Amino acid sequence: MARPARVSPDVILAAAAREFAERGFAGARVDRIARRARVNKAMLYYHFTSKQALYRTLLRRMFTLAAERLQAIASLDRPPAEKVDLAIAGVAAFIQEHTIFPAIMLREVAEGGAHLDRETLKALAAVPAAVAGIVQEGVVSGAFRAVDPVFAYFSMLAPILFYLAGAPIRKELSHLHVLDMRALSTAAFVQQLQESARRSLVRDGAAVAKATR
Amino acid sequence: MARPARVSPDVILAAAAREFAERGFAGARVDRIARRARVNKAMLYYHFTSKQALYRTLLRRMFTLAAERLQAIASLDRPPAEKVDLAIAGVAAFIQEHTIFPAIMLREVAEGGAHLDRETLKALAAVPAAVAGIVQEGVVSGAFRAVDPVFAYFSMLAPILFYLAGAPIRKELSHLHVLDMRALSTAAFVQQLQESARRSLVRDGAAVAKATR
DNA sequence: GTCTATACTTCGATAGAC
DNA sequence: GTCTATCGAAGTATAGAC
Repeated sequence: MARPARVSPDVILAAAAREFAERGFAGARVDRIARRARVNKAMLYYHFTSKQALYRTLLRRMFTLAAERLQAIASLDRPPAEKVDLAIAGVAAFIQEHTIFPAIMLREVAEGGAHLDRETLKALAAVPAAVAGIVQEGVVSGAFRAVDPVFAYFSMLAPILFYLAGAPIRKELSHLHVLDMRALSTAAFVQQLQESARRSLVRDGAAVAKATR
Repeated sequence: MARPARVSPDVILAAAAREFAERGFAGARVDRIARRARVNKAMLYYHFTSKQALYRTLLRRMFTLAAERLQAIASLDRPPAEKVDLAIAGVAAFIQEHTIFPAIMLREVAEGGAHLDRETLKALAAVPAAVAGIVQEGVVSGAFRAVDPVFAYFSMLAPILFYLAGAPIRKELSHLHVLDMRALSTAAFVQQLQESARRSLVRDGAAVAKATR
């Protein structure tokens, strides 16, 4: 019961997640996914019709999970400013549970969603929709100034995504003594982003420093 | 003189830029690059030793151009707050001149710089270094509060990069009637980002609304 | 410098036994 | 459900004539 199953599909999905995150759809190798999952290729194709189907299944799951978490925050009965804090922290936490998320997200955006079907795109779209909803609520209630919710979405989430996706390259840069950016911890980054979002959104300049702490 | 040359290398680089931006390193096809450049494969390999060499040459160029522009802004004799505005606008302008930049940047970050040599990584690192320098200057002079310059870099540039790289997927989303995020113009986005950065960085809450306008 | 033809390799996918 | 062996397509790179 501790480890429910070494049954294939989930193990394969987990292996695929790492492979796709590291190499992207085109760079991923089915052989490698199978090997990582300790399954042979034929087994993999028994559970998933194609490399593409595997990819889509994976992304749909991840987007759905992320969106659900944000929707849960959005529907809380709390002031919008606090929800924004929670949304930022929530995404950071989600990424720490699903390390592969940022890389996959960056790649899929760069790709223009080329490998995604309607279903999966819908799951993806629920993420910005949830965040924009929170911001919109704050604007309507007068707690926030009149920012565009889509802009707010990008300025809140792109930084964490980028920062966390960039961990490997920052490591590489410091390893080669090109540039050392390791001083900043993830927790500190999240805090600064929350602070920054608050300052950016809140209507009156006062009472900004405190809020949810 | 109007069109200086159909000589190969530059034409090939331009074609490669589009191909790599659209498909990434692994997804790019040498055949396609050659076809797009109206050159045959042998010609391509005559000018560039390999697909990888072509890729590196391209990225080194682009990173260098971007960094130079930011360094020019950094070395201006202006208040840091204004330089921040200029840096944001500068990156936005750079991207509009080099449409392929955001996709390539996102991809390379996701990839952890896997295809880059030391030279190219150095060129890449100059970008955050220049921006962090501007912010650091503001912090030291007391104009900005004590933010981490690396955090500031991410919160200033990740949103534009992500927003502009995401144009194709937003188009796809609205085309499929999944979600329409086309209301926001690039110019408006840049303005909001500048405003947001100002609010986030400036020390005293007052005098934020004005500044460089 | 330019082009055609092709060698060599890798990869996604399947056939078919157990 | 699981595995071995293999097909056929696609892809990078080069040889060699002009």
